[in-house]
Amino acid sequence: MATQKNQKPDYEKMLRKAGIRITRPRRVIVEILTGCEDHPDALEIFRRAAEVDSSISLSTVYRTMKVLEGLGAIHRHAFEGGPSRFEQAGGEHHDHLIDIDTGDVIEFKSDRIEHLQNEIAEALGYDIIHHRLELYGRKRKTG
Amino acid sequence: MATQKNQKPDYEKMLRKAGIRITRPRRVIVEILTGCEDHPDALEIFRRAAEVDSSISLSTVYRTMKVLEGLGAIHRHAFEGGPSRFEQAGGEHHDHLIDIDTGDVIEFKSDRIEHLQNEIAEALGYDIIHHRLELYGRKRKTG
DNA sequence: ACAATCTTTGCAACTGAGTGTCATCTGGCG
DNA sequence: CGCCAGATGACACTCAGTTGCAAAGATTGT
Repeated sequence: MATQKNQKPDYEKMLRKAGIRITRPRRVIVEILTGCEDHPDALEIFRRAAEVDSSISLSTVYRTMKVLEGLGAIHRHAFEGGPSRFEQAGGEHHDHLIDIDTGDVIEFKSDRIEHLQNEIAEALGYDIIHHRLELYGRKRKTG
Repeated sequence: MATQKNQKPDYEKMLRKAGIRITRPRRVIVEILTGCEDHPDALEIFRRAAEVDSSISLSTVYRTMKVLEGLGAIHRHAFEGGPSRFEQAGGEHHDHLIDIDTGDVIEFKSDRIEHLQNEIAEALGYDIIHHRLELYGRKRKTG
């Protein structure tokens, strides 16, 4: 097994370790998250879950997202003007560029920005607990 | 008059120029904004307005904030886990550090971060329309 | 395998922030 | 002044998410 940059969380193990029951709806939801390349919102996860098991309710999706967020297994992003969107944790920290036309999310990372943020907080006498850096942009048309 | 860094907008003039009527409720609201050092939300503005004229409705506060935002006279910030908070436009661009214990907002500015953001967007083939940088922190206890 | 226990579920009712509707009111021009 | 489009307050509504509750389901002990 080579060096793996994006280590996906083993949701079932995390839930079990935290003493949280693995139920049918939760299994369906974490399976969706595992095979998920984008940043869906709760309703979208609900729709994908309903294709597997139409008895799953939206409440359960919301509740499960909250549980997983609490375990640190997923991250919640409240991008502008829309519902929260989720992504699995476990990869490297990164920030987001949101295409304002399509809603597409592009991940990026800048150690230099992180560093400057820390310098700023330091200078103001604060410890950063977390931050939010979102660029809202439009694809540059070349030509 | 020396070089003035924080030029407060003359709301009445802006409204008049945009052909928007200056009514009693609007006058009260913009007066509150003018003499306002913090980042209140709509409900807080409503409360402060009610002290001057208790007949002003919350709807009108929301509507007025929307109008002023449209004119570029105020900025709306949707910080984590709370309603939108407002500040008057006209000062220099800046970002925010939010004290997660008190909700206090500290403004800061970093040309270097701005520059790096542009570099990143450039590299990804995007033009930045706007961005959001928020640091959520806790006061470092010295000692 | 079974009951006991305690969590989780689906449903529906609720909350909070903000928007839309509409009859009434009013700012500002003529 | 009188007019009247635009603004207001009241209230119904939306949207995202949360909560209360009775019924269903997952673990544990035996």
